[in-house]
Amino acid sequence: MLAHSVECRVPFVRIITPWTRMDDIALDPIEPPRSGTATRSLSVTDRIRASVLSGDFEPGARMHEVRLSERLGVSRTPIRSALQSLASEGLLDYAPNRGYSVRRFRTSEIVDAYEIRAMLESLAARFAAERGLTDDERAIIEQALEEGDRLLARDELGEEERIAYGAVNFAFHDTIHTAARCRMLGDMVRLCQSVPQSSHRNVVSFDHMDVRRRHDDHHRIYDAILLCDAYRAEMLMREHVASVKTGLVRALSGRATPRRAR
Amino acid sequence: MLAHSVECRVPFVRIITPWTRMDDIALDPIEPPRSGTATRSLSVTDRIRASVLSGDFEPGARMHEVRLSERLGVSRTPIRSALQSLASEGLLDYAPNRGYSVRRFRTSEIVDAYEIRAMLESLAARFAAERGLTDDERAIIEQALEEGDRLLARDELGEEERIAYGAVNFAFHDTIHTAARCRMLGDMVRLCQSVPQSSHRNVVSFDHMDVRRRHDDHHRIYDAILLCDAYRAEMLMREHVASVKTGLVRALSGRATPRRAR
DNA sequence: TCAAGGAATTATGTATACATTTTTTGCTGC
DNA sequence: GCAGCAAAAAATGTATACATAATTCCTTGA
Repeated sequence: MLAHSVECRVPFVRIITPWTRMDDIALDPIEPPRSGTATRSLSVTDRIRASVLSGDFEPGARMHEVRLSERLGVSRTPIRSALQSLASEGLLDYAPNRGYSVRRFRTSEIVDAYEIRAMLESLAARFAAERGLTDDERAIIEQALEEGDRLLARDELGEEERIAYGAVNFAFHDTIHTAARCRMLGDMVRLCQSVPQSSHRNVVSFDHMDVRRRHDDHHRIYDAILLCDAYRAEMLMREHVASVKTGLVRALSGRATPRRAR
Repeated sequence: MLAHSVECRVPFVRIITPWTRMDDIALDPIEPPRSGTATRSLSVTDRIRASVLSGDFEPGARMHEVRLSERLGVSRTPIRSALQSLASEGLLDYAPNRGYSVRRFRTSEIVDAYEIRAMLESLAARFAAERGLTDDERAIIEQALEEGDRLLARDELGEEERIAYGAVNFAFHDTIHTAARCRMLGDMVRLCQSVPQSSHRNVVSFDHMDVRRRHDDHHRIYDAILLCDAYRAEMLMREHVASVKTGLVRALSGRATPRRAR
């Protein structure tokens, strides 16, 4: 009854640890085999990724290929492909002949991910300042800034408006990643963001003052980029992302955002 | 006779571009089916990666699954697995139903990779300074520094000694990545390094003065880490890696390293 | 001659059978 | 009861056959 597993990545190192039992109650509806939607492998990848990110699986749980293939109603082939993709995204661990398991993310790893993002996004901001924005990119960012101003004008945000501001925030950052003209950078930022939702996405500060301050950061960052002030764009973005990390750490340690004049 | 392909990544965007014909003369000896060596998929992955990195395939060349499986003497299954791995490493492009092709790296992308590495490795140095080194790590770095001192004592380096110094250099950086205690960071640095060898690995400055200077950087970085001077460790490492980029750019633009007193 | 369309070919995507390894089970002996 | 071992079970790895999509090639028409 005592099973074993190895914590392992692609260049594998063997450290024996016990498997966490997979509550395979994690039910996923079957995959409609309708055509036109790219490949089954990609659909299955998205499905399993969403499932893992939303915390349907226990960290350390083994991803049995046959069970998943039964649940999703496809053969093992697309399942294996999907699991491999998710492992290379860092969401799963893989050990040769032992299969895939849900990666266990320590809180410190989630915090570190923000630290890495701060470095990467600050570089993206610098590149954007150095390389300039297209008209389209300027338009998108300006619209995002205006929309944000509008949303944050009121004193409090409802659920719907928070979602709307999330979209605004995404558009701002995403456009800068695009403007950096560097595929590798974009890929890596994406890696930083694909970290299990369990603890932080819900936790991250929605304190109204914090949101307003971060939106003001956006304005300054955009100004710096427009003026080709690469140094300032970099520093502002680094601080901007790092502040999210600080908010996260504070939330995790159970302390509320301290009140202060703004 | 006019074939087409799509430049594409995993979240795919379709931009039609012509295939480059694959000179499938790129001969790879077959795969010995001996057991014990992990899985065939992993062996094949290493084989194809090495082949691509060493420039055996034309950029843009299509990676035909059947031809590769014939060349390597395995079925399509491990080939597909390997190609998927290499695509997620960024070495290949993938388009659904169109297959894999060798990614075309612009010079600017290779230069940018150094810029990214500078950010990531500087963060690693900071983490190492903040989090401290184990006795083993200190020992490895100190040995690397001594060995480097010894090798660089003479006025010129032979082929063998350059390889030896390469190992020393690797040990230094690798140990710092380990000391950063951040798997995601290590993974990303590895991504930065897996960029085709074609132009730069051979080109990167082996000017003796440059090597000596970079080795001196190592000493200073180690000092900063030992003293837990996170800020200085970060800045020194950032400049250290950035200087390699500068050397690369200079080499690519055909200018020699300017002489100057040291 | 060239463009357009459609079969034929070829390639990739998926399912499945088999091989190999791992894990479990259960027996033996102490 | 438990350590140790062997057989059984189950999981992953690989090969192969078939399904489906993309590409090629050939025919047809202007």
